[in-house]
Amino acid sequence: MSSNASLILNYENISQATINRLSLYSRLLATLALEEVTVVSSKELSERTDFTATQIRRDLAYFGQFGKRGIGYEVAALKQAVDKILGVHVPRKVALIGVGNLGSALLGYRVLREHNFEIVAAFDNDSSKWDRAINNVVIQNIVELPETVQSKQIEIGIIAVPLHAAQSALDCLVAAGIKAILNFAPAHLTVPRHIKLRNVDLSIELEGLSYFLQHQAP
Amino acid sequence: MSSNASLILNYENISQATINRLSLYSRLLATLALEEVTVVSSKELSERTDFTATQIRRDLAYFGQFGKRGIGYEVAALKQAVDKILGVHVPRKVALIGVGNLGSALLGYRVLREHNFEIVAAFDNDSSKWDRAINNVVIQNIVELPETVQSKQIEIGIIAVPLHAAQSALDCLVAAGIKAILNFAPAHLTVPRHIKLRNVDLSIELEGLSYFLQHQAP
DNA sequence: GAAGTTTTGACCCATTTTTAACCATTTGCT
DNA sequence: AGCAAATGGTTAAAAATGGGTCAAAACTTC
Repeated sequence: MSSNASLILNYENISQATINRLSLYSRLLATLALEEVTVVSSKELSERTDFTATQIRRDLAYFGQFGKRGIGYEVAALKQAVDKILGVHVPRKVALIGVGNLGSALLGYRVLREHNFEIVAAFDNDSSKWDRAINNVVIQNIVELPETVQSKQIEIGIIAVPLHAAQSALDCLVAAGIKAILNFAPAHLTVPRHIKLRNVDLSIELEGLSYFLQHQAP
Repeated sequence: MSSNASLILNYENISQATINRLSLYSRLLATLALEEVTVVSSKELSERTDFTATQIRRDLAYFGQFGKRGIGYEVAALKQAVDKILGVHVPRKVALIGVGNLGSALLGYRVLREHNFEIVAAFDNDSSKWDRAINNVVIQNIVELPETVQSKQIEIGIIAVPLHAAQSALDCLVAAGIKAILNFAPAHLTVPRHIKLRNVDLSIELEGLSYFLQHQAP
């Protein structure tokens, strides 16, 4: 016994790719639970994803031992464990900056709530939008952001403003104490260390498709 | 002379990460052009991105020689070259499947057109939406997809339908001859080889932020 | 209860991607 | 005209990532 646990688990050393795959594992496990599958092997998991069984086991092994040799993984327990690793076992409150086309859509986007994220406040620069509500979320003046973040215990910010306002929106979020930000503006924002920024950039994705069409499509 | 060009350029061997960076270079070069900068060095480019000068030079070198030693890169020419590599020098026509919250937002999303992508057709299963127009795009029955793809020379499909309809939407697009697909549904879709699929998955992004909050935030 | 089967988890290797060091070339200044 | 400074491109090394192999473990079957 007392194997040396190979390396001390340092959550910062886990690659982004691994984290992303964990999300997919969680999702797949939810599906399996609905199918009333109780135990699953890494091989079966691999057959329902693009990943090899080896890689799945490796990803999980970073965080502990969840399976039983000869058996596989207990679906419910593994899902619970993965969700806890991802920190999605507790709900996360989200503030939305920018209630235009995209922002409005996000307010009505069910997937967020289904994954335990809830937009509890929305902000916009356009005063004509203030005090209106979309999906029971009242649009506020951005100056109220810090106070609202405090009172509602908001942890995540979503930036859905036009390009030219993105950096300023980010700065506001940071000033309000937000540590994790999802940005939809097609901009390369500068962000202080210790703040986590993720970008969702449609034009990059589409340009990747364009590259493929230009050079690989038959 | 006649350096051996190191390796024959095979566009399929370029990594996704490189392509994504090229998109960012193109965007940055556009900004520089607006600032009336005419020549830029890799060092200057690196100072305005998160990438090292070496990496930028390397990314560009995959595709040819665009700079002048001792000088740098001519902004306009490099932008043109990068755009051609990405295939964004020609407009790309897009079909949208699913005109719900997110789909409607995409129809009004300026960024797409600004980057030379145009949604020229939209489809939905809900017959009550047919024949209505959003941003001058008429919503059609999905059965009209193949014909419309042909007549309008559509190259890219966007899937913005709920989870349960995503795979079927993808199959429709493939059957209609679409080679490049952007999927917003939080699903791991199966796709024939030689079809390019990219996923934009908000829950994965948010869960990545959640992981950070859980384990790294102070 | 012992052999056999299955499957995890740890270790190791291959591949890819990034970073660093070096060389070549151009411009501008003395 | 020559020399120094600056910069791109190339080659090599390093790091990160992904995949393969095998012993230990747990269950099943005879």
